[in-house]
Amino acid sequence: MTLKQLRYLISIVDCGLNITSAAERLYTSQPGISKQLKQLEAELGMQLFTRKGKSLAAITPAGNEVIERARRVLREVENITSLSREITGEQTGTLTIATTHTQARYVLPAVIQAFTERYPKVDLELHQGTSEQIAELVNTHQVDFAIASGSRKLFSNLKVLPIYHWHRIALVPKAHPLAREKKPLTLKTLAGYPLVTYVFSLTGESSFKQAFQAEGLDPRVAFTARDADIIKTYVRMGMGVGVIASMAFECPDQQDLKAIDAKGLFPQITTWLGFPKDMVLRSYMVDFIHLLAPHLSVRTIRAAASAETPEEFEALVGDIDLPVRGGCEEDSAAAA
Amino acid sequence: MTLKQLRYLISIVDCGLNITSAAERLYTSQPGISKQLKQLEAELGMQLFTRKGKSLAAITPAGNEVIERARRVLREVENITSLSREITGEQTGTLTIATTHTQARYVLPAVIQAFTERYPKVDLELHQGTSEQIAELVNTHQVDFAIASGSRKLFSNLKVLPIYHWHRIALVPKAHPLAREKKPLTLKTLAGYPLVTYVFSLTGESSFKQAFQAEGLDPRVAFTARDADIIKTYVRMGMGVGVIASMAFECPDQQDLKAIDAKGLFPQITTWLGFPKDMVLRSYMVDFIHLLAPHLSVRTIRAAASAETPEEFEALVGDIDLPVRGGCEEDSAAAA
DNA sequence: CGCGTTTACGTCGTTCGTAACGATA
DNA sequence: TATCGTTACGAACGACGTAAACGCG
Repeated sequence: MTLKQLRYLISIVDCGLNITSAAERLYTSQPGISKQLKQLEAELGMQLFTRKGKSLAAITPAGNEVIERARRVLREVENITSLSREITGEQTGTLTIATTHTQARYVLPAVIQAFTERYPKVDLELHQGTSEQIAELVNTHQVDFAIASGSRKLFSNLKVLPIYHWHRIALVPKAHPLAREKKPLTLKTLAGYPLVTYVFSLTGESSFKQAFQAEGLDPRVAFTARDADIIKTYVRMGMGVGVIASMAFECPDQQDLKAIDAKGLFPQITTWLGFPKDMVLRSYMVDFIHLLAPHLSVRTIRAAASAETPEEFEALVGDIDLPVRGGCEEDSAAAA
Repeated sequence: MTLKQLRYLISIVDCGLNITSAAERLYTSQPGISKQLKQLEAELGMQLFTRKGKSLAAITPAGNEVIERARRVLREVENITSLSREITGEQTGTLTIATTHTQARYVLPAVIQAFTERYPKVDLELHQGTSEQIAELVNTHQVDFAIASGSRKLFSNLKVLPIYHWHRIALVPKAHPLAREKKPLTLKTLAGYPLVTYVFSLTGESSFKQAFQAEGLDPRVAFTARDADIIKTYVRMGMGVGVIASMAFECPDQQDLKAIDAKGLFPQITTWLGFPKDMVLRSYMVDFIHLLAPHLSVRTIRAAASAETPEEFEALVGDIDLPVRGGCEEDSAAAA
């Protein structure tokens, strides 16, 4: 068994059992891949794939086990090369992040701009998806970082650092009656209008419904969308009152929209960053986290990353005061 | 980087940085090892060892990191070959167990006899040591199974199956006054004699002292030993009352010794078996556990081994009724 | 002078890519 | 017939082992 064989195996799997494209991806010849696969199967004394004629049809159950282990092997080999690059001071490598639309659109741009200036040689890759997709990506080590909000259950294998708190805001056109309302917003008032918010099964969706149900209210959700941009568009069209994340309200939105703080109405939500337990944290990765969460010192991040037990980890990050993020603070912006 | 290079690296480390003996252990030439090590260091761009003249003097800090990762790589490669052997139905391999004297001497012999009959081609290796040594061995994956009693804290990374309960017995020569005592034994009575028991910092030692302290007693411990055989010898010499594990009293001992149940006086102790979370459990390993702990069905063991979360694991093994093991039950033996 | 490592060198096995062939839809 | 995998073959590289040199205690 050689690392090459394992690499070829994984590449075949990742190319959908197509040996030819695996060969292309690896910049080598197709017969070479075929041969190595055969040798691996011969050495293990078992079929890793079922054949249909000459083509690979499916992965055998045993094959799946082997593939899973092979991925771990390659991951650790990756870790070794990461280590060596780190120690020799090379600031090259990749940083792959899976996150939600809200983070990618409203929070990360500033961070990423600063990061790419500091580390021009690091390749940055951004994946966007639902919590489930993000969990899948990071749990299978296809990405380095997951940045998301709400339920940590999907990410129980990871080391998770808290980044900031946010809350919800209600969004109405400037001409809307709520925009002139002086009294603080209540859930009951909100339930009197059709609502436009994030699709359920996304971050924090359950707390949205639960807040209303706790007061015996059953609001009409006129429309749901994956991201705040779409919600804003429909709010502008008068479809209803938007309920979005505080970070998603930006200064230009003030021209025709008004954001109404809904901080007390729904539970506060934490955005966190997670990464696999055994991943080697390159220094640029630590810096990325620090850029995203300045309240976490580089030293704290390093210490948390090398913590062995959950208790040790909690002691480091458990009682850090998190900043609360809103997008464009209307009052302060108006005062300026 | 190749698997060969990593294997050579680990072998060098395990041979105390002696390349020549590493070569012998690997049945290859010494210059070959040297060359591969150089290549690895060149590829990683760093020194893994500090040199003293031409010899290797010490492992660099970075080298330690690499070595740790390399071990993981090789471990997973081992797992792949284990899998393949398992699937092709070969009943060959090794089973390495680290345990205490009590288990090795009084519990395992019967199990191992049955096991070697069933699996003559499996190489069995038994390591004996203190709890700390056992923890070290299994945590560094130098052994497959740890079998021990008492504190699980040292073994928090492992999957741990409960095997049986045991308790302590007091041991006196037949001529001793306690041997004729009709009333049940008390701690106070016990504290009236010099005691002979296991050395402290061994399994269950703290609960021994604590039991006396809870009643404000401070017994004189005349002598401590690593194992029950030695304790028996000194009990026979009249050095004091022995306090040993219930399994350690065997029928032949009845000729000149009397065992007095001390079940209520000290807390009950559980013996358990632990193995690394990510280890491939060969079927002979499962059978071994079943032989040792017949109350755990093969199915239960398999399910527990593949449990992903601690909760899932606990649900399987949490509320199983464990047998209580004594060695030679005097009463029943006398009746027979 | 012995122990251990490195250097030098010849041999052998393996891998790799090209090219031709075979099977499948 | 197009796509995909296998077989065949020659060239090149790399690993291995022997033998000799080097450094250190």
